[in-house]
Amino acid sequence: MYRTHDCGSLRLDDINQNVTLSGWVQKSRNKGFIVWVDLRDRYGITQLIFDEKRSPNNVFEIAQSIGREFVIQIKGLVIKRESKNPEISTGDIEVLVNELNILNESKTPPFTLEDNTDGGEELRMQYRYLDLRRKSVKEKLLFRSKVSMEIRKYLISAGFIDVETPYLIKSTPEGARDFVVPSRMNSGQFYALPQSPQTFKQLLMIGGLDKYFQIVKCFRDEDLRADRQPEFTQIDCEMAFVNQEDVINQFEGLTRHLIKKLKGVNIESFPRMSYEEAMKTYGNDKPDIRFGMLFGELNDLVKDKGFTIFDSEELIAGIAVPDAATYTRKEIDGLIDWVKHPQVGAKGLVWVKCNDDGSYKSSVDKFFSETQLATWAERTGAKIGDLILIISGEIKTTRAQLSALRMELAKRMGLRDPEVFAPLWITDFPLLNWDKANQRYHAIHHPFTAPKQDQLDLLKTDPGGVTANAYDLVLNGNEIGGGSIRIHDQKLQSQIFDLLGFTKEEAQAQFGFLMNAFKYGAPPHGGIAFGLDRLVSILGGDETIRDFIAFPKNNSGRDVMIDAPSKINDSQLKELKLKVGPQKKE
RNA sequence: GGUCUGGUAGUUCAGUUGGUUAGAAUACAUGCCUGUCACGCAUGGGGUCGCGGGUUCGAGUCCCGUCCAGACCGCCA
Repeated sequence: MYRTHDCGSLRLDDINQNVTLSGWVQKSRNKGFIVWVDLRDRYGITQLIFDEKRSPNNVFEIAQSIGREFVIQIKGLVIKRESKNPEISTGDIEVLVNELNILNESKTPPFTLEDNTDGGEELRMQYRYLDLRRKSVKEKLLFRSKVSMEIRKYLISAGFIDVETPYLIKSTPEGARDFVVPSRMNSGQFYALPQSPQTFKQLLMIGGLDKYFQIVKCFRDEDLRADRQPEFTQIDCEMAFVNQEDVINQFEGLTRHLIKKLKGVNIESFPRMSYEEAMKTYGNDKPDIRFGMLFGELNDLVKDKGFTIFDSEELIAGIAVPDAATYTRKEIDGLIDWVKHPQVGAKGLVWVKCNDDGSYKSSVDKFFSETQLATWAERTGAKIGDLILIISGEIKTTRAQLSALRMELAKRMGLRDPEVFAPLWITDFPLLNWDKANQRYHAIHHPFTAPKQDQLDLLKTDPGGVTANAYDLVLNGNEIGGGSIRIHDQKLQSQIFDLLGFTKEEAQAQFGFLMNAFKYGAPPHGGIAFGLDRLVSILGGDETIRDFIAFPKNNSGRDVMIDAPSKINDSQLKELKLKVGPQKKE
């Protein structure tokens, strides 16, 4: 038997017991007459004591030589510590060792396996199996396991059934780039890995399964971000005979349950906001509503007052930065430089200080009176002591820039408290947007999303103005879920494909199986998909998802531990009847 | 495809205006230490300054190119 107890379980009650423990050597402290060893496993740390007088001679000698991360097994007596350590759960006791068995030696790890490791990101990923031994990383995976168990429990008890859908499917040109897999038995042909099980879950509804869920890997061959991996996990759900309200209620329930169960925070009901309102007041379709600084649009207040920059722009909008009127010239210049840097790309910032004495001081005093500035303060909700920052330009870019500034300021001012949870639903997304570059419409959500029932006529006259039965769940400025009511009528689906620029033949070739299924009594249905990695990381107080994934990929989509992707050999290529073209030189 | 930041000891970093033998902390090794728990003290080993080229009497430092990493923009129906 390797152990009678784990390394986190022994207490004062266990004193005088003979125990067997196994684990890794976290650290040894050699005091000459005594060697202490911190023995670690998943459950905790127990201090071992090797004593010159009380331990057998050979055991004491070997104890001097064991290094970090050796795997050892010991037998010994649980004794009370002379000086206790209140920091750890086993801090009242230690185990006086009388048998020591080195199960495996270890090279010195390339970084320290402490809570605050000295290891950098890349090194930790290269030796991820060592990194996982660290408490902070291990706890993130334990947390993920808990979240995923709560989700299963909740959905199963709500009547959902877990169905697996295939990973080797068909490539489609819509949406993200597909990862493709060559088929050996069908040479020259390729499977694609699913970007989501979208069409399959719709087919499950047509199959009469009524309520489906799956915690499932999805794949998108697009560039990565701190919150984006090429393979990621979705909580994929679909329900038959539901409208938008039914889906929202069901999954608001799930989200509320998770926040309550895992964070102990009770959220009564989630606010809702239309896409249009979100864009107007936050410049963004995933607003972080934990803090204010809502946009005030100033067009009617600033036009035709002789300030030509404002006169010529499409949108003039500002935010009130709380208690920032005291910013120095240098600090404001710093903000101006920040909005001008290429990733934000604003041309500049107009600022107004709302001074303590009720006066206003601005960068455009030459053009506007204090009375006029006061109306700006009212519009942006600025109070005495606030600083109004204004950006102008084209509507879309101005909103994006002001939103970036708002988020940056919130970050600098510590307003993005990870222990506060502010979910909200964004509804009434447009169905389509016009893609100038390709001169065609694009589905904003996906091509299976149903337009609002009362807008079917508008599809013919003004497709760009049609609102969709689509909704996103936003948590703390992150899109954690999105879904829609789907089209279940073959004629409507074919009309949408037509609008998206598919020929009849293309639509048939790519989605014929779905349109055909619609002809056999497809029920009304809809659903939602959550990004599990994001959900877990936000609940865990972090916006970087990598540490919540056991083996993540780096910025360039590489697994630096196993060194993937990599070349395949010539015989593999030959079997697949593939030729690889010229590569960039190495 | 692009922007920005970084690459110096096993590791995390400092390195001023271009100027002597490139430093610190930590890790590691050795010794000492009668209760440690970030143990302490002493000693020691450890460097292709990412790579290639250029400027210069002289380059870790300046310039050009390139590779790698991270954040972001585009992209992510």
